[in-house]
Amino acid sequence: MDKRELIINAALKLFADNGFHGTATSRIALEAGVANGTLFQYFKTKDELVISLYIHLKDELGEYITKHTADTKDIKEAMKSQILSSLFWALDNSTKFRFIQQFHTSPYIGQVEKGVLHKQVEPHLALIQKGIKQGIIKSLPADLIYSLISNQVFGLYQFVTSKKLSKIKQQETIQLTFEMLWEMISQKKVLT
Amino acid sequence: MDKRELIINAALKLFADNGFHGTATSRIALEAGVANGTLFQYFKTKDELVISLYIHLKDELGEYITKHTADTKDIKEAMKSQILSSLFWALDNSTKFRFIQQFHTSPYIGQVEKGVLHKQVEPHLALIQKGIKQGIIKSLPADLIYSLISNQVFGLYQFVTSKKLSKIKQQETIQLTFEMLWEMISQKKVLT
DNA sequence: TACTTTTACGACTGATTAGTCAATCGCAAA
DNA sequence: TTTGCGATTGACTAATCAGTCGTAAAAGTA
Repeated sequence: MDKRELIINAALKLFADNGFHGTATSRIALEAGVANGTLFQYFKTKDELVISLYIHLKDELGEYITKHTADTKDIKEAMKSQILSSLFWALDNSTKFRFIQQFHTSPYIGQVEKGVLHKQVEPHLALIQKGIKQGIIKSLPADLIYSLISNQVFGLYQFVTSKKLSKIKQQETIQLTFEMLWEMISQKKVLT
Repeated sequence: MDKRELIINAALKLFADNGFHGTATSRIALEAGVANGTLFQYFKTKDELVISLYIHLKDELGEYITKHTADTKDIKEAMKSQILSSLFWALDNSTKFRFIQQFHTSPYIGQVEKGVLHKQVEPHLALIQKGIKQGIIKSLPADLIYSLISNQVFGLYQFVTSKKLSKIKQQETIQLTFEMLWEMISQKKVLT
């Protein structure tokens, strides 16, 4: 494994457990098994490490979702696989997900370029827009719906991890909660 | 204003803007207009300051909700006023709310006594339980529903503050989103 | 006033921090 | 074998950190 990756892995774990400022660069280097100075060869500053780690993880999550999204014309099915795969990724990568959550509510978020942020949510917004145009999803601002969905994922993650549910119970809860979410955002058909 | 309050106000602002570890105690003292040592007369350690500030703010929010909750037997109305008043408090006290959000996803949360945490959510869980017993709210774990609701509040707060909506538009969005939430968690009556 | 107690001060300390840099290493090309 | 060079090292620094403590002002008491 190359040094850059060693540093990233060590940083991720320590940041998630102790917070950004609560983690010294020297401890990251120690955990990674590299010298102090090596860290600063790969990342000019600590801030750059934190921020590029965030972008890296979001990209990873994005790729995972894309890969596991059913290739279907059915908006509900597409959205379901996007949401469920986010959750499975989060449950399988709890350290990474905890890092993202922490970063997201931290002042660091303001240091990420708007363009990068936008590029990452764009595919999700596009799907919502499509659903709205087809009259399947409620006619509301797409980013409001996106915000509600992603926070629903956070909430469900919170619940599932705080209780120690069996895999089966977990699955059931996730499925059920998606149906509830869909009920909330979908446009009810008017009977004619 | 007494020194303790001056320290708390300064700490709140700096923590919300720069994070917990990103804020030096010396800067808090400076901003509060008290001496370095004075801070440690009121709070034994920095951690104690952070944690008691969190508990203090959650209590404040709790009191606000209680005060502004309609005294009604109608579960939906009661829940609506609880949720809307949380949101209004958050919008009127964005620094405090941002602090709470940050704390909530930080490793500090593990340092808060379970009992304190439980006491603060208990009234909300009780209302949900009541709704479930009356067959008004879906028969699911109360803390799952609570988690979904509070994250919905976070999401809506996020949306409303990122867009610069007029007060009227804000109100409309909040009302509408509550109705969607209610649609999601309420038990549909079976027609007979 | 004279005494005690409480509150506040800010210089100070030892530890820790992010980041630097001159020296060294490993290795490929000559 | 020798030379050249990017990658790596870890001792080092200047700054900053949380927390202490002796002193002094302020407040309370009689």
